Amino acid sequence: MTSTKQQILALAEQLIRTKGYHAFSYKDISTPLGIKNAAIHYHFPSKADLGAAVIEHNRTEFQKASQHWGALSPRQQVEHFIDIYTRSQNRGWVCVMGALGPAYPSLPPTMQDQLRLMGQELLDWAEAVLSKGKTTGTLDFEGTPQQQAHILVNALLSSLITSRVLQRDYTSSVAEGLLQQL
Amino acid sequence: MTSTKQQILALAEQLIRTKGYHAFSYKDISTPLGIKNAAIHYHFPSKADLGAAVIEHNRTEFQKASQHWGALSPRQQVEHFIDIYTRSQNRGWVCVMGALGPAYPSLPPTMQDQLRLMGQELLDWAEAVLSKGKTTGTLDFEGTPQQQAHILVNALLSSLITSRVLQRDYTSSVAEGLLQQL
DNA sequence: TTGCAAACTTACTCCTAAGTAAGTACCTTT
DNA sequence: AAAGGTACTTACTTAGGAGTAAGTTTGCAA
Repeated sequence: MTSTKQQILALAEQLIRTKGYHAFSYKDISTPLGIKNAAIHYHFPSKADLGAAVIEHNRTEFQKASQHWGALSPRQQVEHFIDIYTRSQNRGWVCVMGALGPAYPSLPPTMQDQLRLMGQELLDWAEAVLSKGKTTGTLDFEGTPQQQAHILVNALLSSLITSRVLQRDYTSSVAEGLLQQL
Repeated sequence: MTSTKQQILALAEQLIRTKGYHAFSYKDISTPLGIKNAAIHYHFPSKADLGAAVIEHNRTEFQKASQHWGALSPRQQVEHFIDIYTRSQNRGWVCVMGALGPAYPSLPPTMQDQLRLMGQELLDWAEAVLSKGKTTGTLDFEGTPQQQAHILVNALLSSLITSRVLQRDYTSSVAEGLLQQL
């Protein structure tokens, strides 16, 4: 019993994360859902609104999920974080940052803002968890938590991209390597 | 005394690496160069041909450059490699893999083939150099040369993307961190 | 039952995109 | 001087994209 609006959002996310923002059209959404293009415009007046909503939805989903792990150990939280990417890998999707970041200058301003927020939130979260792990002694790694946060997020982002191009799963081994570093 | 064809190619590369393949049009090339759209079609019959030529050109440029470094020490070769990315960072460009990889499924087959070749060549080169450095003892790092090659290429690729989104230079610090690991 | 708002569809407009066919200017070769 | 190829321009077609205005159905509320 998912609403049309939710279905549009879910399909738009899939399309963005497989083909990219500029490569999908309203028809790619309306036809599979059995609706008309104008129905999409009813819920999301412009394509920019739809794109921004996809990012925002992704942000809140991550916020909910990470809040849910909040009580776990830093290592377990990192494992859950990595799991998001291995599940993406299994579906053949790249992450939202990876899908939209390269096209950043060609995105509508509202999407740029959302994307910047998302990137900041991911890095802040990673840094906080790694920092806590280091001070409490449950995690051990070289460099600052900030540096390690960049490594973590960036390695996962790009492993999804290279996996796609080279047509094999690099994410699993990257995930393994990352956890070994901690 | 650069030919029109070379100018088209250079501008197409810039556009792909700043806006992405699907976000630029022939007008973005013809207007700045003071030519007509049909002139582009004369040199590159279809947009797919142009896109594939950009990747191929980039591949041969890298082949020439890396051949040029061939006699240097592994560490120096890696430094030259990293320098490619820091120069991209300074121009606000992402790398070709980073620009096109996320949109891979939406690219024409000829471009997919070229991109896959490029990715393979980059990783093969990096693995070979790191491997030589490890066996000759001039480089020292954790894990296999293959694993480290993935880290090297992926970290640089994604640092260009996140730098773009978060609007600051992450590439320099990533480059520094990578060299320290070796 | 009448009224009204939500969630659409119908039927368009307008624009931009890639691509093409035919013509033109110029340069080189014979 | 004639012929032919290279490198374009002119003028067009065709397709597809986002977006909109006006109408339709359905369910709920007064």
